[in-house]
Amino acid sequence: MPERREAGSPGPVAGARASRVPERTVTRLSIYLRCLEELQTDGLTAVSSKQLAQRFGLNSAQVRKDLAYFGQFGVRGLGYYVGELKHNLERILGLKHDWQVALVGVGNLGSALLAYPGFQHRGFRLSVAFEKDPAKIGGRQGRVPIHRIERIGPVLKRRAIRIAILAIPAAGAQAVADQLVAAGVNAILNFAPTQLTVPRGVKVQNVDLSVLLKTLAFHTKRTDRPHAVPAPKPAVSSVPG
Amino acid sequence: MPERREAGSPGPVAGARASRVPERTVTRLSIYLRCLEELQTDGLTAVSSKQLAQRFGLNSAQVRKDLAYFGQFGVRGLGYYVGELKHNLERILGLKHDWQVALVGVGNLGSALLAYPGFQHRGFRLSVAFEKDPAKIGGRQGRVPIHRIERIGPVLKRRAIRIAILAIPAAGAQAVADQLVAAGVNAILNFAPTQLTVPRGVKVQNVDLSVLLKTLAFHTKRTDRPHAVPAPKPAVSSVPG
DNA sequence: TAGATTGTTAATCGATTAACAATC
DNA sequence: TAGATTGTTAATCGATTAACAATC
Repeated sequence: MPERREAGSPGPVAGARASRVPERTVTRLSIYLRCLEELQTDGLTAVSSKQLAQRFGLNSAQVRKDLAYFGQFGVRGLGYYVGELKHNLERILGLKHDWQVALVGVGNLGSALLAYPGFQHRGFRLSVAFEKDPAKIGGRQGRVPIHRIERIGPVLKRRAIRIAILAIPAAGAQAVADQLVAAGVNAILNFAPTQLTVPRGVKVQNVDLSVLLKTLAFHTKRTDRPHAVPAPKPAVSSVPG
Repeated sequence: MPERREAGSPGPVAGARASRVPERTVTRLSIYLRCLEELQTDGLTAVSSKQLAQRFGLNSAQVRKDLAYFGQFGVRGLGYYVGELKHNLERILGLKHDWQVALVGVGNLGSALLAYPGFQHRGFRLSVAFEKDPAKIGGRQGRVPIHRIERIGPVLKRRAIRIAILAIPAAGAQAVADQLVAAGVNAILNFAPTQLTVPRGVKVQNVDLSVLLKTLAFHTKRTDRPHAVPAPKPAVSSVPG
C-alpha cells in the first residue's frame, strides 16, 4: 500500500487548473520585471529572451517558457518591447495597484521593516502594525499606528488587508497566523522560525534567516576542508579473515 | 549547435564530487535540526523518519534520502536517536563551532540585524560592521564596532571572517561583494535586490524582500479574481471565413 | 520471533533545456 | 528577402516518491 500523503501541504492541488504555474516561474517574473525597469532607465526599448537570460545566468528558453504561461508578449525576429512587457508583468503579478500590508511584531526586525524604504517604494504600503508589548501599543512608528494584537480581526477586516508580515518569535506565530487567516489574510511573509499550518488557498513565504546562515555555514565548511563523511559502511569483506 | 551556456552561474560544476548534495537537501537538514531540538526539549529520545516528515508535510523517504547523503544514522525498526542525529546534523552543517559574521550596511535593515537575537543565538556572531556614512563610522552598535567600508580587506583578513551579510542598496552591492570575496569571504547573505556575480566557490544566498512580496501579491490577486489571461491565440480556424 | 523502520534502488514526476517550425 | 527570434514541442535532467530487502 502506498504510504499515505503525510500532512497537508504543498503537492499538487486536486482540481487545480490544467497548467499550474510553477512557483519558481513567479519568482523569476518579478526578477525579469526588475531587469526591465533597469533597461527602461537605460533607454532601451526592446530586448530578446537571450539578453534577458544572460543577466541572470538563465536559459533563454526558460524566459520564453515562463512568459508563455501567461500569453504571447514577444515579436518574432525582434524580441520584446520593454515597456509593453513591463506593463504585462506588472499586470500579471498584480502590481497595477498598491497593496496594503499589515505587520505583526514591532521588535527589532519589525521596526526595521517599518523603516525599510524597499517596501514602501514599490506598491507595498505597510499601513498598520500590531504588537504585544503594552508600552508600544497605541503609539506610532513613523506614520504607522500600532495596535494590540487582539485587534487584528476588526482592523484588517475594515481595511480589507490581504497581506501580512509576521515578525514575532516562533512561539506565538501559529496563533497569530490563525487570527490573520480568520481576518481574511491570504498571504503571509513569515520571519518566525516555525512551520505555519494554514488552510489551502493561503500562501506562506518563509524567510528563516537562521536557516539561510546555516546553509552558508555548510558551504563554507566544505570549502575549507571537505567535511568528514562517515566512512561508507565497510562492505562485507570478500577477503577472508 | 546547442546554445552556449548563458553566463557563469549555477549548473553542474565540472569535476564536482560524484554525488552532489542538492541545495534543498541542505536547507532541509537545518529544518530537521530545528525539529530535533524541539523533540529534545520535549524529552523524546527517538524519532522515525515518518514522524519527522509529518511535521513539515514532507515524505519520509525524502528524510531518509537527505540523511543518506551523509551516512547511516538510523536504527532499523526503531528510527533515529534524537541526540545522536542532532549531533551529526550539527557536525555536517558545520555548527560545532561559532562563526564570525561581518555585516556591511548599518542602515535600517542592518541595524535590525545587529540587534536581532536570532543570529547571535545559535553560533552566528555578528562581530564587525562596515558602513559608508561618516557619522556612523568609528562608533559601535551594541558591542559591534563600525568601520568604514574601505577597511573590509584588512579587518576581515585579520579576523579570518568567511561569512558576510550585505544590507546595502543595490547600486553599490557588486563592488562591495568583490571586496568581500577578495578579503576571503566565501558565503554572502545578500539583501541587496541585485544579482551578484561571484567566483565559483563563493556561495550567495539572496533574500529579496520585494520579490517575496511580489510573489505573495501574485497569489493574492489570483485568489481574489483569477486574473485575465490573454485569450489563447485564436486557432487558425478550420471553418472557412 | 513478529513488527517496525531503515537504507537504497527503481519508478515517477516536474522543471529545465534543446531544437525547430512559424513568422516578424 | 535573409536574418533573427519567438512560441512550443520533445528530450533531458534532477528531484521526489514508492517499494522492498535488510535488519534492528
